[in-house]
Parts: sequence; structure tokens; C-alpha cells
Amino acid sequence: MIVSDDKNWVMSMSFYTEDSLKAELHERGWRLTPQREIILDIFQNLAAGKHLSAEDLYELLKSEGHDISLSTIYRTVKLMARMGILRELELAEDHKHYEINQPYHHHHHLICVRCNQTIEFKNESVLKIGDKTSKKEGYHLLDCQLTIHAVCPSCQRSILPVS
Amino acid sequence: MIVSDDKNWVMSMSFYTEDSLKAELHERGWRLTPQREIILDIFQNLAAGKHLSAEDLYELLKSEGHDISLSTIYRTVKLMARMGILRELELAEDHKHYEINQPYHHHHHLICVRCNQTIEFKNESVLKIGDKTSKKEGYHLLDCQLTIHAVCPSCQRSILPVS
DNA sequence: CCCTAATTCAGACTTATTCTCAATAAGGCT
DNA sequence: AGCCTTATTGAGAATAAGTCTGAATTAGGG
Ligand SMILES: [Mn+2]
Ligand SMILES: [Mn+2]
Ligand SMILES: [Zn+2]
Ligand SMILES: [Zn+2]
Repeated sequence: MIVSDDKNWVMSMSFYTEDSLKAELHERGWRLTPQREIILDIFQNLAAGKHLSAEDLYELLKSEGHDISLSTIYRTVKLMARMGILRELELAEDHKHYEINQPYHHHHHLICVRCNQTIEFKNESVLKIGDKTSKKEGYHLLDCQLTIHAVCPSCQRSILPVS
Repeated sequence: MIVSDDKNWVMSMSFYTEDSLKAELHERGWRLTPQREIILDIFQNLAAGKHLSAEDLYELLKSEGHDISLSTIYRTVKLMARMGILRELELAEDHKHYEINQPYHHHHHLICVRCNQTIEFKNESVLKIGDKTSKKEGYHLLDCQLTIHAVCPSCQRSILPVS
């Protein structure tokens, strides 16, 4: 399900029910499976600011008694990212992270390139820039993320280890 | 070599000579090698808007008669990214790209999540936001990138292939 | 209830990136 | 100019994130 606001850009709605997820999948000729429902449920109930890798999600599901294969997890998060339901984050680690894509919780990341410590921050103008830019090019906006690479205070003080 | 401007944030200077690169390496107890000099030279003379993967760089160097190992290339681009000399771009492909980090050429990416087509755009406020945010947290800014995920006009029209 | 095509699952596979370690060489010092 | 320490390189092995395959399952339309 898609919601347009007064500024005329489109963004996924904040919360999916079984029905709205099913409707959005069916729009594209896809199906609602228990696996997809369960995975979306995890992300919808994740604490604000938490994000999961595919492996994280796999373990979390297993701990809750859901035996969903890694292949399905990889396929599902990619699918939901391409639908605009999830955000795909490229943080400092060597794997992707995912979180729900909700305007209300929209935020960005400040990453230390040495120790990988990451701080989240909000900024109202970023989404406006993303909106303006994508509209100008005729793109349909799904998500926009500002990623800042920097050196944290603690790493500025420490001696650099040899690469 | 580091340059501070009137706004008090720090950013690598636009152009490196053998001496300035050497100085910046020595500050950290590192060495200037022919390989590092050659690799930086490639990036400094790359057409604006071009970016290279490690493999791209390896082939380009080979075509110019420079036999630098892939290991060294991976190590060097990562090193230079952590120094703020290069930007590490996470585009839609499954490998990283690098380009020189110069305020003058500072730009961002609008990516189609379906066909991976990428458009570069400039925006003056993004760097200001990155500056303000990193300063507020006491971080030393190296680079900031706005990445917009969206669906391009052509992909909006086409039928969706099954994932 | 049937049928078709989408989806799942297990496991093989791919491949970007990192690691290891012996050989080399940068650069500080005399 | 030669010496010494240690950072760096290079070749190849290793790692691991993510994708692909093919048979079995199942969603959902009729
Ligand atoms: Mn992680
Ligand atoms: Mn590429
Ligand atoms: Zn740090
Ligand atoms: Zn496209």
C-alpha cells in the first residue's frame, strides 16, 4: 500500500497489516507467504535504531522458533528493500543491515572509519533534498540516506595502528 | 597535508604532490611507496564523475604498464579512504568504487534499485549538514555522501520480473 | 478442489575482500 | 654510502556475504 502526501512524493506507509502487505505484493503479481509475514513482523517490532543483518535475522528468527532458511531471508530483505518497505544500510561492517523504512523514524549515520562506531542522527532537510532530486529526474523515491565518514574523538586521540 | 578553512572543519586538500602525500603518510608513521604514488596519480587524473573498483584500477594500471598486485590495490584504496584522500562509494553493484575526495567535485548518487542506473548530482547543503553533525559529535569529518534509492522512469513503466 | 506459477529450502557455488608469510625496500641513523 | 629496523609488497590461500540451482512445496485464481 502506498500513501502520497501533500508534497506529491510517495513513501511506504508506516505500518503493514497482513492485508496491506498482501495487497502490495499482489499489485506486482507476488504472493504473501508466512515467511514474508513473519520477517516483516520482526522489523515492525524492532526497537527504534536497531538494524539487522541477514545473519542476525536468521538467528533471531531461529530463537523465536521460526525455521526460515537463509536463502529465503536474503531474498526477502532484498525484495522488501526494492519495494521500499525496508532500508538497506551500508554501515562500516562487511555486510548489509536492514531496518523498517518509516518517515517518522527516518535517520542517518555518522560512522568512524577506524573503529566503526556508528551514531544515528536525524535531519529534516535530507529527505527534502532526496525528494526534490528524485522528482526532478522523474525517479520514484524509495529511501535516502546521508552517510558521514569521519574519525571519532577516541580514535583521533589514539596512535594509528599500521594498516 | 591538511587544510582548515574558515568554518573550522578539516578536509583533505585538492591536489597532492609527491611531497604532500609523503608528508601526510609520515605524519602517521607510514611510508611513501611507488605503488601509492602511482595509484593516487591515477585518481587525481581521472575524469570528473568517473570512479573505479579495485579490479578496474588493477586493469587500468596493467594497461599502463604498472604491475601492482591486487592485494596492494585493495590495501591502498582502503588506506587512502581512511585518510580522507579517496571516497569509498557503495553503489548498486556488488563491489566498492573509489574516487578522489575533493570538495570541488563533491557530489552524490541517485540509484535505481531495479536496473542500477546511477545519476550523480550536486547539492550544497549536504556538506554543511555533514560538517555540522560531525562537529557536534566531535568527529573529524572525512566525507559525506547522500545516497538516494529510487525507481527510474524506465523501470516504473516496465513490468516487474519475478524476483 | 485443481492447476499453474511463485516460493521455499538445502546446499553448491561465486567472488569480493582479507589474511598469511616470506621477500623486499623506505627511510632514519651513523 | 651503508646499516638496520620495520613497513610494505606480492602470490596465493582463506574467508564469508550473497547468489544460484533444482526439486519439493504452496499460494491463490478459477
Ligand atoms: Mn552486523
Ligand atoms: Mn563497477
Ligand atoms: Zn573511532
Ligand atoms: Zn531503473
